[in-house]
Amino acid sequence: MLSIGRLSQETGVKVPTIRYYEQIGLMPAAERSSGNQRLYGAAARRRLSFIRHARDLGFPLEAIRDLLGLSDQPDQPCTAVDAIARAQLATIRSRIARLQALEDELMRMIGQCAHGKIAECRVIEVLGDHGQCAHDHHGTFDDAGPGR
Amino acid sequence: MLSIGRLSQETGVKVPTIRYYEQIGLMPAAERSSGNQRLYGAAARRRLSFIRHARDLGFPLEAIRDLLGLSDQPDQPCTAVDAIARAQLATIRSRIARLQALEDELMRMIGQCAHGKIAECRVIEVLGDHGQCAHDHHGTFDDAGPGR
DNA sequence: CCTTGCAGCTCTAGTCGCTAGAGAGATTAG
DNA sequence: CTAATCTCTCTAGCGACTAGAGCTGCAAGG
Repeated sequence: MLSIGRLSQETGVKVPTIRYYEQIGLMPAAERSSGNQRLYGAAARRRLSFIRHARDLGFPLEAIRDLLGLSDQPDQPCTAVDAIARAQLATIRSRIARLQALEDELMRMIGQCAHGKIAECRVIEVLGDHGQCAHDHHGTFDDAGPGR
Repeated sequence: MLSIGRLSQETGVKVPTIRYYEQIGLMPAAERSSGNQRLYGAAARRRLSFIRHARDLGFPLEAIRDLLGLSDQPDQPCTAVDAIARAQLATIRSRIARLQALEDELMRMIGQCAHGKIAECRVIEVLGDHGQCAHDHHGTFDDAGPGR
């Protein structure tokens, strides 16, 4: 049986994060030692590694909860799994597209700066006047990231 | 003088967000009508448009605070402005790179799925075993987005 | 003049996925 | 046995809002 610190080392998930996952029900409540410390077995380690990996791929915790639920039903067709993964791919792609538009605009803006005084700075000027922009980068979609 | 709702329409910033910006000191405290309602003039509208545009480009509020402070010192050289914009560009670029790595991995994973039963699903399997991945997509940097 | 209904007010709490800190108790190496 | 390190619970904070409760203001129609 592993202590929480050991599990943390083996999976790369920080100790408070493991406790947080337990708190929100993503990890089951751990067994406890006589002194009330959490103990983990192989199943818990597999589950946590799965979560870690899915988080690394940007899946939100709710999607991971669904994936974990599905992986416990090995006889079902994997349509739902596929759908979740495709949705995640679509999210990632739209974020990339949005960020590339921002990259373009920032490069244009920075390229025009003559490094003079702020009064003549193109960066400040462009920020103050959206009409000077090439694209409509108005929040067409959310580019919030999955954190971590 | 504009009401908060009118200002919201003209700038595309939602009413609660305007109040939030005032609360955190990004917008100055607005004048008030006799009935305690906020009133805005042209300067406030310009300032809010600037904020909106910078947010659209993904600048965090703290950077915007700095940019606003700098734009009030028109005689200074624009070195600091340039640095903030370049830092933002670097942030955007690293997010793009990370997201593209995730995109690759997701595509590979989804492409391998034979649409059979969950027991044989490659998606679930790959998520459970990081060894099956092409890249080290372990959180090398933060891909959190600027929201909105 | 009076109602109706939208707009605005303040304040609190929730979102996501953690992270940090306080102050206590458990375990382990020497 | 002691000292150092882990672990425990609990609360609060991050960024950038968003949602809701429960008020008041104000303009237009009858």
